[in-house]
Amino acid sequence: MTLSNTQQEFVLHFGEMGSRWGINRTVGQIYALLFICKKPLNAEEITSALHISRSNTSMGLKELQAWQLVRLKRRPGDRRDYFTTPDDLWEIVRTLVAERKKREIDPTLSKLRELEMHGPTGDDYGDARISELRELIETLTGFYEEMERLETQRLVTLMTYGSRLAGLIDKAGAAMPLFTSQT
Amino acid sequence: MTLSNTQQEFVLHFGEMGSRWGINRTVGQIYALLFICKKPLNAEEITSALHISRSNTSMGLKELQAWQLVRLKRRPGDRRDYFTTPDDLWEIVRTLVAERKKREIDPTLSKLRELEMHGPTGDDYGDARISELRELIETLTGFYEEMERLETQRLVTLMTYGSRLAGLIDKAGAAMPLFTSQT
DNA sequence: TGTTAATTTCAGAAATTACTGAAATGACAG
DNA sequence: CTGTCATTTCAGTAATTTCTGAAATTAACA
Repeated sequence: MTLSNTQQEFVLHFGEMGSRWGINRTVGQIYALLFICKKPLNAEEITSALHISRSNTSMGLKELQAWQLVRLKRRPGDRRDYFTTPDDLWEIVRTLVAERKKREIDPTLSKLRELEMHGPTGDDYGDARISELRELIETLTGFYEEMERLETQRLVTLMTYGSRLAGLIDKAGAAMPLFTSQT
Repeated sequence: MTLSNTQQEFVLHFGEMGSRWGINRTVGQIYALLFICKKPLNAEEITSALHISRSNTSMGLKELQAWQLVRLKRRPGDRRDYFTTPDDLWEIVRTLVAERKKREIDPTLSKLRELEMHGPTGDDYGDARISELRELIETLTGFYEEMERLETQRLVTLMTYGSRLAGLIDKAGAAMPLFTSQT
């Protein structure tokens, strides 16, 4: 595996960004490499393309599998594992958002509920702050769960015509009483 | 500064989560502490509450200021700096999302555009993949920018009634031709 | 079953990131 | 200007994370 200049840059960029995205450089690079390669790659190809150790590749792929970001493919008559990323970019986004929510949001939501369960502490402000935060996260994740339920095509439509949403809320509000109750 | 059990747990949780959120433990703890305290705190109070060094507090506050997540207040006749978080949680969310976008998305968008500028590389699949990715990010950030523009009250309405959005798209689509063009 | 090729694990090394104490800098009051 | 109190900087240390090579494990096939 040899990479063109552009491919190289793309891969290195994802490596650099990895740390900001909460994954490590190698994992970012492996993902980027798989992303731009049409054909599934095996561990040996990844190792040589990125100049990393074979074991590092193995650990990186394991991590990507934990994130559900890569697909494992096998070829008949070949013992090796081959990896790709999904063709559908929206599917990738869905996975990414779902996993980040699972790791970055859900544990905090649980913790906040747990703290509330153990009853008020006497610090009115702090208690209120915590339950406000819990409510806000519930609103956000509730909205996310609705969006997640939409088929991709509708989601894209919604986003593409997002600039008309403000007006839409009001127009719909006028026609549908539900939408006026909070405005 | 002494913390109740609940406060302690809240602060420690944010410390733990910090690493997943791309900030370090101390910064997470400082933020959590300021978040649940009604009164602005000075560096000395933070230092003693969290049992960290004074210089660590200073660096943490600097980081939080860079994220625009804390407000600096001064008291007449007191030389010390006092810090708080905004009362309005939605404002905090806006800041957080804006800053994360700036750090985690924008650099990649620039890089992708730059790679496209340097022209096709001969690898059709890779080129297509990169421009598809750039388009997707543009759609997402475009949508985000529209949402950002909405007043908080409308945003909350939209999210709270999110479950009716799917239907709304279709109903609006029927009434407004714009919304049917892509479905 | 044994042989071979591939993957995974893991202890230690390397690299990176976070934290501290001491010294420097800055800001205000007299 | 000087003294005092507060904040920042920074070099060194500590802690954590990442990476490697060697050994162990797993899987395919004859």
